[in-house]
Amino acid sequence: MASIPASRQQYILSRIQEEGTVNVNQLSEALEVSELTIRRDLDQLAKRGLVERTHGGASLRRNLPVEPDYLQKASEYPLEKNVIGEGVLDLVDEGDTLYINSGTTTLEVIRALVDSKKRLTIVTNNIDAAYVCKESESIRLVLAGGVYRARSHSVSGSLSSLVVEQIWANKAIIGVDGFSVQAGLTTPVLEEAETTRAMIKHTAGKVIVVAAANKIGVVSNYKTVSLEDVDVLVTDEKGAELVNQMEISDDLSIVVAPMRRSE
Amino acid sequence: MASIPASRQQYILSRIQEEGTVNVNQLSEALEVSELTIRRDLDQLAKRGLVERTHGGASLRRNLPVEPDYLQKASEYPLEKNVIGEGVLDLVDEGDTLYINSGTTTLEVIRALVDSKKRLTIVTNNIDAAYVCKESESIRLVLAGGVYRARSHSVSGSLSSLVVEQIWANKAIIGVDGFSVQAGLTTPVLEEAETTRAMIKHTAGKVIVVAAANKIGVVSNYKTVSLEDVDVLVTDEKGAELVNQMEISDDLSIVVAPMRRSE
DNA sequence: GACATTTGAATGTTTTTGAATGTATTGTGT
DNA sequence: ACACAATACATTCAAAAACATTCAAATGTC
Repeated sequence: MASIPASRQQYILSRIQEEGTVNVNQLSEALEVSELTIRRDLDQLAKRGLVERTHGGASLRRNLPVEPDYLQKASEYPLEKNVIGEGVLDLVDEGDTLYINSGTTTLEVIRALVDSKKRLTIVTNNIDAAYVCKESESIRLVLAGGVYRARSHSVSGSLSSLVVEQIWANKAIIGVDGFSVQAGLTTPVLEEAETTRAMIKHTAGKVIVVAAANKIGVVSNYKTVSLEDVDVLVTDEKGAELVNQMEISDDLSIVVAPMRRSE
Repeated sequence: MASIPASRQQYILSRIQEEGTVNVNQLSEALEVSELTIRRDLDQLAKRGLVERTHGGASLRRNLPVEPDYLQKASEYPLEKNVIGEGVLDLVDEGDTLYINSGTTTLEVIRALVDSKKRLTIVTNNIDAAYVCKESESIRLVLAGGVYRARSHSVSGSLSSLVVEQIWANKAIIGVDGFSVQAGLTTPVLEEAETTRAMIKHTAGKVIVVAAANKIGVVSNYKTVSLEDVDVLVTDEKGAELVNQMEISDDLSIVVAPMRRSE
């Protein structure tokens, strides 16, 4: 088996995606390196926020001690995000002014909205939105200002809130890192939470949360709002199963984006 | 096996596409060249952004969720603008807070500032700045908010001014489309003029205009400020000749960015 | 032939790796 | 509950591998 750190770690990540957990000595045998080397690989992956380290191995992240790498997150669960993006389309009407916060899932939502050709105003702190909307005739894009965070490709903080306070939207589409009954909506960055909160506060109509299954039941560091402030959750089929096991209010309606059979 | 750089690199790319990662000594054997040559190939591919270099080999570049279009035309570099960017370096000190408006010339300035590793705060309405500053540890980037204009990759208008009014910079670096004695600084977009004017108004120290020869003596549609409000003009050698023929105040100092011999 | 480009050898440096040691953590039996 | 073994871990250290850099030879180009 190939034996440079990059390919080993790639293999480990794929194993974890498949099986949920991995243990050190299996990997050590499979990759034909010492257990110590595997441990070091796992530690590095854990440091980047890609896996959760456990005694004897590693598993999929369930809590988020550090902000995961943006590029990595962007490549995770592309199908689910895409599906969720399309699932949001039915909830958005011609002429809407939408708050959309930052994150790779909401970027997919923006992409779907651009493709839908609906005439919309989008207000967001996601800088990548500028490139997604680049050639769109139908979208009027307003970017929030503020301090730029390269980790999340977004702006946030008090300056962003200042811009947000000038604008009232009639819907908000919110991506999260954690969605749980006890903790509500959570993200790993304080400033992002603040900006998202300001967006929700200045939304007259429905607050729509988009979250794939890997976010459901997860708790990150900073609370944005509680679930009471959320009107709709758009998720995938697995996510819906998880949500059904939770005790949530009847006021929160669940929209399941149907997983298309891929060829 | 084929042994000119181009075909080797093509082979390497195809291997990476297939396997996700490659390592140096496998390639060295397969292509029957020294490992050093392979490393050089990988470094070149990495420089073009086609692969991600790792210790021992290279891996598939995790693609950005969006591709800024100036990244795609990575090969061509406008030399004059680059020179002006470097010419500005001497005017900027460690710890400065800089207003920088939008435009391709000022983007080059930002690029030079990033490379200089000076510790700076940059406040700009140029969205591409986010990608230029991406991995910089030394730059703190503040983006103005507002309505996004795809044509100029920038935000402008009253929301931008609102952000600008919160911040006082000690220097402003201003790119223009027209620089003339009669008309002052002019740009083709009304909102850009307004934002630039707000930046200059909130600058405590020197206002530095950057303009290559093709902007000197030109008048565009909307006036930003008159030349009295400008402290320094950074231009190239041809630009300096043109300026010398104009009747300008002694208060305006001219800095000529020396045309370097390229390596 | 003069010139630039490409290549590989030689050097010293950094990163990675695995063995060795002792310390935590987990699991098992009583 | 406790002791005890087994396993996983942290830390240190030395060898190995990969690296950066410089330089000269080989190659291709005009």
